[in-house]
Amino acid sequence: MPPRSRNPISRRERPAKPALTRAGIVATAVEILRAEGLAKVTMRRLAQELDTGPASLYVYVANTDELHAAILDDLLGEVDLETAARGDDWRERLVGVLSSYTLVLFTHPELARAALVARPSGENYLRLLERLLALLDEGGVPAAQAAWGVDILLQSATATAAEASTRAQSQARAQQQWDAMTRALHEVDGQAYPQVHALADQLLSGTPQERLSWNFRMLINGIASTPVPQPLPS
Amino acid sequence: MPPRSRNPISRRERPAKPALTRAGIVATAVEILRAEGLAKVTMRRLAQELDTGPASLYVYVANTDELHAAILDDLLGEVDLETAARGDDWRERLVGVLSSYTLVLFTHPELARAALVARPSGENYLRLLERLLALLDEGGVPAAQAAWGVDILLQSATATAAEASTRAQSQARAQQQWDAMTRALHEVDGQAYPQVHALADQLLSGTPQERLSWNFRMLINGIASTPVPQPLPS
DNA sequence: ACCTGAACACCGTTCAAGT
DNA sequence: ACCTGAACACCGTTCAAGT
Repeated sequence: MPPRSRNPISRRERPAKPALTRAGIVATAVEILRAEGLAKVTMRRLAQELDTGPASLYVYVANTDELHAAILDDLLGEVDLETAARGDDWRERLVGVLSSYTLVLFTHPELARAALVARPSGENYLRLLERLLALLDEGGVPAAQAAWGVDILLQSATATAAEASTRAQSQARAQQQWDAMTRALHEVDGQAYPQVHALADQLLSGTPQERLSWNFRMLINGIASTPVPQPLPS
Repeated sequence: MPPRSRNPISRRERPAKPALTRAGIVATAVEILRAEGLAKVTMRRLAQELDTGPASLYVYVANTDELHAAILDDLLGEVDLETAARGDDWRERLVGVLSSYTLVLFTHPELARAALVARPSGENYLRLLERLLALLDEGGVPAAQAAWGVDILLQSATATAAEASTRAQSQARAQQQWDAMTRALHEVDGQAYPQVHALADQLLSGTPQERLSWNFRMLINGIASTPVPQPLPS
């Protein structure tokens, strides 16, 4: 048995309180995230978990947005950069990596929402960026197009995951919303909105997977075929 | 002079309290939005402005997310669906409408953030959808591709505006973030991240306008050239 | 049916004061 | 330099009770 506190009156028994560090704070935040979701990852709750006051956290973290970005950095370690299909076409491998990224964000859609505002810039994000650029390069996509395109690939995947965050909040509410949308589109006035009326079914068609896959392939085609404007020689 | 209250003791003098309606609530919300930003559009503040308690609002609005969607619907009335350039190529007109949509959202980037989660589905949103579909049709884009593509065009524009919401919060913080990103990309280890290292400049190049325009043209190219998967005959 | 006071259960951030 | 108690100024949502 390890020796307990020698002074049981001045210090109550509890697990040794570890020194605060940025890494420790982020690690605890990720724990709360996994156990209870992002909504519970608040400065106050985090402080409580770390056995201190919320003010103490501000020594290591600028604000809540920055905290969220740091959490995402951490989570991005789970993205599968290689994908099962090694021998496949570069496009399919690219879609694979992007799908993995999307799937990781789907486990915490509220975090995707945050990521649109405060982009991560840590190690795992860099690794992802590098991999995407390498695959675009392998496909012969001109570097300038790849550089601009990679941004949009990630933005699109992030936004898709963020859109799922209502659904995550309440299954019932999400169904309601979907029903309302379906009804609205089908009952649209064909005189005033002929296109919407005619395409109502197609606007709602496809499984999420089909649409996500089409989304990525469409983006890759667009990126590969759209030259970046020439900078004016100065 | 209009007659004042006949019973100054039982009812204090104040502008006649209008009956609560959903439209009235949304209109007041938009007023606060324009005057003080979305952060101030809270249920409590809105109730105060309407001279009632917050609980009363829940008769007309399901929750804060739904309120935000309704506000956006309203704001979408400002999107210019025709664009100056009438004679132009359909692509240029399409880019024009999308740019107008983006610009409207740029005036309230926090709302763009909300829009990713609770999509609007009101009159103004329908009008926008109709216009985008009509332009894609004019360009000979197959209907199925247009139907899936229009979603992504709007998503991309919305996400771009949402990304600006940090910047809106604090000019100084935004500059800091940009500097941090620039430094990170330029100081990246060329051995570990050869692509990122080589493309650092290009990843950061271009004005926001140039990138937005390229973004839309790239999406249009992708949408026009990527067939939707055939549904299996059932 | 519509409206509301009051309560429940929280927030982020700052700052002066301590160690 | 690092840490913190306490305060400031708020939140969304629910519910029992009124009209």
